[in-house]
Amino acid sequence: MSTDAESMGSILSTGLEADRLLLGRTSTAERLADILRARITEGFFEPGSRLSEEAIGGALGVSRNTLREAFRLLTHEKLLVHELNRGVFVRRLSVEDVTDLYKVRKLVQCAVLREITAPPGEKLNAVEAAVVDGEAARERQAWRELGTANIHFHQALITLAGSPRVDELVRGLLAELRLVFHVMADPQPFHEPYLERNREILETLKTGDGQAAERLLAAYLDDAEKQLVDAYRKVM
Amino acid sequence: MSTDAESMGSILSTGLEADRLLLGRTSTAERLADILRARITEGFFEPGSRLSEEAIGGALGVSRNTLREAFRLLTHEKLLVHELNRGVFVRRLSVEDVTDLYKVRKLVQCAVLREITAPPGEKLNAVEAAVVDGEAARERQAWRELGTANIHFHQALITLAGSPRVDELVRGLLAELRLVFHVMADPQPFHEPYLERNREILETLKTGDGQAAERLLAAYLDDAEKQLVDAYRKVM
DNA sequence: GCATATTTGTCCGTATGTATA
DNA sequence: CTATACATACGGACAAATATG
Repeated sequence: MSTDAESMGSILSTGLEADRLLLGRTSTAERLADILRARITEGFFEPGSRLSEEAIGGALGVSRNTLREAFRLLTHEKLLVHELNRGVFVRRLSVEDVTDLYKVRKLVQCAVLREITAPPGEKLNAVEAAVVDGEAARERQAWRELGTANIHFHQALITLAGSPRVDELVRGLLAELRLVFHVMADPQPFHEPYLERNREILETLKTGDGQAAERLLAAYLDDAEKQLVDAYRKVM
Repeated sequence: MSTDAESMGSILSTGLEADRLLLGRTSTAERLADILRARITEGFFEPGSRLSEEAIGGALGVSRNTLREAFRLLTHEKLLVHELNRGVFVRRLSVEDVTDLYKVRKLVQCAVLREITAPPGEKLNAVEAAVVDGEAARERQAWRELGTANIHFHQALITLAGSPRVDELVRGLLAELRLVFHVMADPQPFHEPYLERNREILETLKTGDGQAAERLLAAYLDDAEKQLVDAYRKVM
């Protein structure tokens, strides 16, 4: 057993105690899920690895019952998979998962853009901010932040639909996709080329031509899928 | 305390014990969720009512810990809402929820049909079956079954996308909508008029004209939304 | 293939905090 | 404000399944 509670605790322990003292607004399980979600999406827990109830519960100072509730939350977010009597594991996506994720993205994200027929005006502020953030990150060669900005771009785009459920759906899809990006060695070629295409989509939307923006996004997602699937096949 | 364990147990107890003896393939929490989900979607637990951990746990003979895991599952399916330190309640949808649900339905379901450019052939078998079931139910004036067939129709339609995630998404949307139907007194006017429109969409799809089918479905969903929202406003 | 150790699944009892009558 | 009911969270226990040697 390599993962003992102490070594893990030193890395995992965040402002949990401070939060608790400050104001325990949410339940312990939810805060636990927040911590674990961050660790998973940043790649600290690698896909396929098992999350031991005892090790993590001990490291974070919570009981097994509480930890299991946090696991349930993340399992329903599709970040963990639960195998009966075997425990929970960080989700490992198949190539089919990736293609399905892009299929849904194209379906939903393109449909949202298509319905735009007039300049959205201030609604594009968040989109613009994400593009600017991405350009700044490229300037600093901060590839991880560039990836984050890229995700924010798509999340901001989707809010144009004005639907809480569509927001949540796409947020989930992107969270799943992050599991794939972290098995890649070099994130740069997966994000950098799309930066100017983000800008192009933004400018097209400003004119109110949703149909043109949709075509741009469709091509964008097709290219991204191809590139990602090719690279993913090699590391699996 | 009106809900005592005994009276509830007599109604709730299903083949739980049999299942357990037969083969405990799934976890207890999942089987519990199955039972509760059925009770909710069939309207036994009314929207807004609280599900007491003690009463239900006692009635079904499971511990509170196990029951809470089942609650978590149903909460993430949006059938229950969890209020911190207050418990779980059967979801009560707002009018905004209903309009949002239809917005997503139009977005996704129409996009699926639009992409069809050739006769789907055997893929329509399940759709055809749902239409036939609905017509048979109307014959018998079995309105509840008609509603079920109607839901099957849309679920079958969506499988044409060939995407597990789209399937799951729409399944969730329809499950949420069922919460609305159960607060209505008479289900007939909400299902019966759409039967022939289902048939019309089916026949159009057989010709491979997805765009025409999409237009039919869009009008269909617009009408259904209007009718449902109008009726829902009155009972809220 | 077998025996053992580990880990999860489930349940219980209890102490604490929170909401409501 | 007090009292009650309830949810939250913990720790311990044992059974069942799995992994390991």
